[in-house]
Amino acid sequence: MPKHPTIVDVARLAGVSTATVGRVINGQDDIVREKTRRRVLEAISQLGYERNSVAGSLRTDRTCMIALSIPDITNPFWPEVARGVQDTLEAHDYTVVTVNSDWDAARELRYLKMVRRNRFDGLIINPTDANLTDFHSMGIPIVILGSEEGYPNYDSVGSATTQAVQEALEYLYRLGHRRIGLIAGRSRRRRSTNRYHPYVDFLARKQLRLDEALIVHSEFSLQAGASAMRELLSLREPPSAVFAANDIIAIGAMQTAQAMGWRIPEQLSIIGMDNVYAAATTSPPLTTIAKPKYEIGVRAADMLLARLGGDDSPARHIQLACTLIERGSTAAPGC
Amino acid sequence: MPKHPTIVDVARLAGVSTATVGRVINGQDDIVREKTRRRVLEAISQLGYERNSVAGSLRTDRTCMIALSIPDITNPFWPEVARGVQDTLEAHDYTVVTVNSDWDAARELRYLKMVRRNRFDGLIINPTDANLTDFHSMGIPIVILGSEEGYPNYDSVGSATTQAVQEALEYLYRLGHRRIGLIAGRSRRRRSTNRYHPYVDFLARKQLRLDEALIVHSEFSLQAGASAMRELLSLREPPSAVFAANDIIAIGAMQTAQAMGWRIPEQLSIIGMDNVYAAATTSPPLTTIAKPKYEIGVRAADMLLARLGGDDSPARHIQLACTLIERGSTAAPGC
DNA sequence: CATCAAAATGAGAACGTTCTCATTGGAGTG
DNA sequence: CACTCCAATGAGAACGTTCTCATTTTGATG
Repeated sequence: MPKHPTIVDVARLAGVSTATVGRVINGQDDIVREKTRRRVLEAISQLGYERNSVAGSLRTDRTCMIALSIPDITNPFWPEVARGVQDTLEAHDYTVVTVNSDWDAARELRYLKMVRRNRFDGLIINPTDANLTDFHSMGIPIVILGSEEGYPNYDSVGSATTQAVQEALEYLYRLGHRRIGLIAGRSRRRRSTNRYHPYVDFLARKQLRLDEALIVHSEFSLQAGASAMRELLSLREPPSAVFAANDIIAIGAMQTAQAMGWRIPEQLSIIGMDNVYAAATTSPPLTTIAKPKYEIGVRAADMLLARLGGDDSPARHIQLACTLIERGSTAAPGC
Repeated sequence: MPKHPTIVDVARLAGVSTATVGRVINGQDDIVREKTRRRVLEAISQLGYERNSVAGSLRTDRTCMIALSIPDITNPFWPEVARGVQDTLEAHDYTVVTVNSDWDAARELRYLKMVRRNRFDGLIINPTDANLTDFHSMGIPIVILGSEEGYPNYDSVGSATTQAVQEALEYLYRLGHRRIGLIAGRSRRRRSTNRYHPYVDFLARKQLRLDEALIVHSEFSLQAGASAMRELLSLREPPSAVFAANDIIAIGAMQTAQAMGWRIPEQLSIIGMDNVYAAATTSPPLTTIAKPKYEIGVRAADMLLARLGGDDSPARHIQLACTLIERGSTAAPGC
């Protein structure tokens, strides 16, 4: 493979200086004669010249590359978020490097170092453990995916989880359910209050008695959801409906209830959250609260683009509304 | 944010030349005195110096970055492949940029240009339309994901689809099915022969009559699978089992059969291919042929690493074996 | 023609690292 | 001590682009 032609080669062939070639390839047409410009473009075409971004980046201290750090691309929630980020940033000629933290702090820190070493222009991150000091040392714009808790001075985009929980519970209440179980998630970063408190508030508002036995804390997996459901269905007075912290938990819970002989939704209603692909393909299909995954990605990328463009206004925190998706896993009790 | 310290700063503080600093940070400990090395490391620590990969890349003509081009990260098949590539290459200090071709030739070409412009070291690609000329002009090692057809001189990794089809059909045959429908996919790149020919060969081997009405060609979506199943079930003599080109088609087909009142698997058995996440969460769970997605990614990355390491042996084509995953969508006919 | 001002172009330093070849330092030997 | 040899270190060019400031060219005017 022959060496790539450089602007020195182009300049020689076109009979101009490298500064003039630079002006042409960077679109400074207002200060280059049309005749000169044409000579340069002809030389570029003849040589098959293509700009070397590495060299440009060294000079300008801009790589036009950003990193997206998510927990795991194989988790069904994240591909759409990633896709929103990629589409938006690529449309502005940025290149996106996607990395997987696996909820591991040391791994995340290694990625932060990689971002610094490569002089990436920005970072979009669903943090595992990174703290303010880590972020400050990056010296680049950062946008948080998810809750802004702990990062008040950084832009963040998440979903309006409190509103979503209320909506799910209100839906079940309107169907007639009064004894509603909660399979709450266990977040690495937070005390798992984002579904618990809205649940408690809801009960208070409807003047329903809080029964702590109806609340089970669970990891975010099929198996953990299954285990939590077994616990709920072993109660002296099982719930007539269950709201699960996400679809994966809900699917595991639903499959277990069915395996135990419970008819869904006639005997027991189930609602999840996220609207991952598999939620639509269960039987019955899962009623769920859809998080706007792609939109979260798009908005995060928009915010980062604003920062990269020089915006230094105070940090913004966006909570995108979720949508109730009625499918077949919910019905009035005793249907 | 203050300017990043450079090796010039380190050299000054340590009282050595930049060449010595370079030797230390690149691990050439055999030719640097321990005393000198310690002075350099102390200066590095004091200044918080971190290597600038951009500058190093310009000098060495190696970026330690590679691109992975897949059709769409939100398609449930691809995240695991991507994960296999990422894990393997990152373990060797490469950074992976994942891009989505969306089966669009112009888009793919734009990404190839991006790879060249950024001087990436290699490319792993499930091609949409890229041809040999496009690949040759990249001047870097390339590994094909999927069939090697059309790219005999490039390394490739795919799954042994012929063996997989035979295995699925053999399984249905052993269950007692004699009238087996085929919902064949429609590939952009190939004549969709990779499931059709093994199907025909299988029938010949079992001395079963070939009935072309039992073969429907379909796009790779839920809706297309649904439509194909309606066609098969409208036959005068419907099949007792259906083999679908992938899980998404199979799920759409199964849901449609159920909606039409067919009991799965008692009246109709269904097998898919891929073992995507949703296949395990349908009801009944889908019997499928699992493609080793993560392993495909790992092997592709291994091959690329070998090329990056100087291996110039003839191209290799690997077809990884698939695995039958028995779940609840298949049974003996008339069960 | 000469002069002036604005537009067009050129020269070369800068970016931060790596590498090659020259130079220096240190140890061993007579 | 002087000499030799090898290891350790240094000087500076190279990589390919961008940008700043100097120089040249061009067109208008008197």
